[in-house]
Amino acid sequence: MSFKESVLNLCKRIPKGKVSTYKEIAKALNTKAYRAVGNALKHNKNAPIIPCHRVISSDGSLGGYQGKLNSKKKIDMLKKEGIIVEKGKIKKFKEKLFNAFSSS
DNA sequence: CGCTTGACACCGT
DNA sequence: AACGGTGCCAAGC
Repeated sequence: MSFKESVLNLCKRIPKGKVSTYKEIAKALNTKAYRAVGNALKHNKNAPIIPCHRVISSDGSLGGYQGKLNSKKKIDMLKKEGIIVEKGKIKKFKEKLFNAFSSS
């Protein structure tokens, strides 16, 4: 289980309609390597089974993930889940911020 | 004063 | 070793 495995595993627990930040995930893992979290998602080999698109920057922006895939489609999907994305920024993102610590 | 943008440093792969 | 990516800080307007 590499560090990224933990990250992927954690972001995988993010419930629908909720989002999390790299920093939150890093904290959940008791690590300060939130930078590596972004890298882990980038390496995300479980992309199809991991909603890494729900993981955003602490300021509510989608981050670098949105520039890699058909972001527009994913953003639309997030909106369907209840996450409003305005020009790449999540509206009320804090209300949807999933507490990674709430995981069991 | 409030907000925004840019740069830097750090971590893991 | 380098790259990619994030978060915080500072400065400027």
